[in-house]
Amino acid sequence: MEENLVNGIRVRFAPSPTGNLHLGGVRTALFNYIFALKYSGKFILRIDDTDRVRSKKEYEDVIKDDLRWFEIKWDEFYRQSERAFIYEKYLNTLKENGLAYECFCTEEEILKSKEIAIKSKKPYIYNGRCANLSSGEKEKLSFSLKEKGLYSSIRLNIAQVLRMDPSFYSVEFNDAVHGHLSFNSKLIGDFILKTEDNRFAYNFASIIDDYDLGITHVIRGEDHISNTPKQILILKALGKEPPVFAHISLLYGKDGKIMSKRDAASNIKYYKEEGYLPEAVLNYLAVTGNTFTVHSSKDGKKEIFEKEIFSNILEMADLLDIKKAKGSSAVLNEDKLRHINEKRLALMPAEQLIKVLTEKFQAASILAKLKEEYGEDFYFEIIDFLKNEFKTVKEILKELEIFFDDFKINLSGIKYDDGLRKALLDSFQNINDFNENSIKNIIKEAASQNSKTVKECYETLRLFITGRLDGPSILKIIKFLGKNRAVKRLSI
RNA sequence: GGCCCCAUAGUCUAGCGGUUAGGACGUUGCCCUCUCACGGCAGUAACACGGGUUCGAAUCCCGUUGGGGCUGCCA
Repeated sequence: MEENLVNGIRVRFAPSPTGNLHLGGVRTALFNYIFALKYSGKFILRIDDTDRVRSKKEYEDVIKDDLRWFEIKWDEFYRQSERAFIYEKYLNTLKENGLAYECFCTEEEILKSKEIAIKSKKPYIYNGRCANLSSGEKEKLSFSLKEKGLYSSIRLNIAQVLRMDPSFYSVEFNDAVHGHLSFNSKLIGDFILKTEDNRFAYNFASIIDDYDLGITHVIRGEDHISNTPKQILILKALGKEPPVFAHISLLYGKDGKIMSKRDAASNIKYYKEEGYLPEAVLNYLAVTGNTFTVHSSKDGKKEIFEKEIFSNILEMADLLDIKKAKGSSAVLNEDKLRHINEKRLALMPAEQLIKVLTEKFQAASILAKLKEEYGEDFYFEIIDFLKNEFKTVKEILKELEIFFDDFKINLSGIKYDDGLRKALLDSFQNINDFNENSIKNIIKEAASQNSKTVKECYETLRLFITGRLDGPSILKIIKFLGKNRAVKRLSI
């Protein structure tokens, strides 16, 4: 693949706006995007909305918003619904050259002959009835179709294509991930280019666009493998050369079932709500069903290791090798996503995290409040502290609440040692130098003076400061809160 | 039914004829520790099955099984 990358690389992501973007779709978009990044190519977003009934503008908007959330930026944008004249043009050339023909068969007829074929254990191939009709017959069939309120469709004439170039008896191509693939075109049958309701069929519109838009590499899900020979045949009929194909594996849901646009856990919204960083999701998506290897040498010895956590998307792009993508499908593992999110969170500088929190998680107001109450220095320190303690931004945002004066602690029904509380309060009031060490010492003193364990002191303290018995270092939290807030919470 | 893709632990993977089958997530135990998490250490768990080829197979070939896709108009 590397050899022919001298000229401009052009890739595309072509979702249909018939539902929300799901993780599998994001993964396909991502591979295209980083492929373009790696080779300084163009990434094109094309909305495949040939299905006018199911396609909705709102879904197109959701797809765009989601891609923006992930910062997957497209260089060019197209809608298939606006490009029908182009498909029409190519279809006419096919017709003029006798490579496409009008078909008057009804669904009933097709289904029936398919059923017969299956029953007799023979491959179903369209019988080509309409390939060689006289104009009189056409008129007659057309008339009877119209009487039923139906229209004719257009098929590719494969026999004619083969006559043009007999080598295409076997359609072969080198898939960048699957290697050499070959299909017998005799078994494909004359397939539909334009439907009876006057729409361009997917296989036609898609490959015409890929050609017309100058796409050099088609990176898509492996569910399209069987469509590829058809698309190649269309191009061949037009005398054009096909792009390079790379069929990446599909991502399955946690239940091992194929991802559905209706499945909550495959919807991007879920990951936003759970507080996963967009780049962590991309990082996860990139390493599942795929391997990034780094070659290094230590003491003259060559070492290879698999890279799993990236610091940014450029690094991912740089290390991408589409040939390393697995041909087998992968199952979503949210624990691993969580793990990657945690790592990426820790790696991220506080300033950058603040930017992400503001832009991607609507946290602007709470951050502004924090900054105002704690001052610039503590503001960054607190964020820096929390990002190392939690796995998701949801958890961070939740923890942020304890830093504010209006944080309510509900201790009703919870047992605590009130004497110890008073003792701690007393000690706290008398601290002059308020820092981690002095707080630590005070706790020790309080423990010995009240014949309690240090652990009990910490627990009581934690309970009155945060309302919980677990969480990040209570010493650090108290340091950030400061003497006044700490005393106030102990004074309840 | 036909054609095609795929097959290493619960999950994601390394491996490309000779390895104690490596790593990651999870999980278990221990250490660290005010708790949770992090981190450190240790453990757990896999070549779907059956034939070949070969001195030798996770690795190459064939078959079976299983999962998936396409096959009339979803993309």
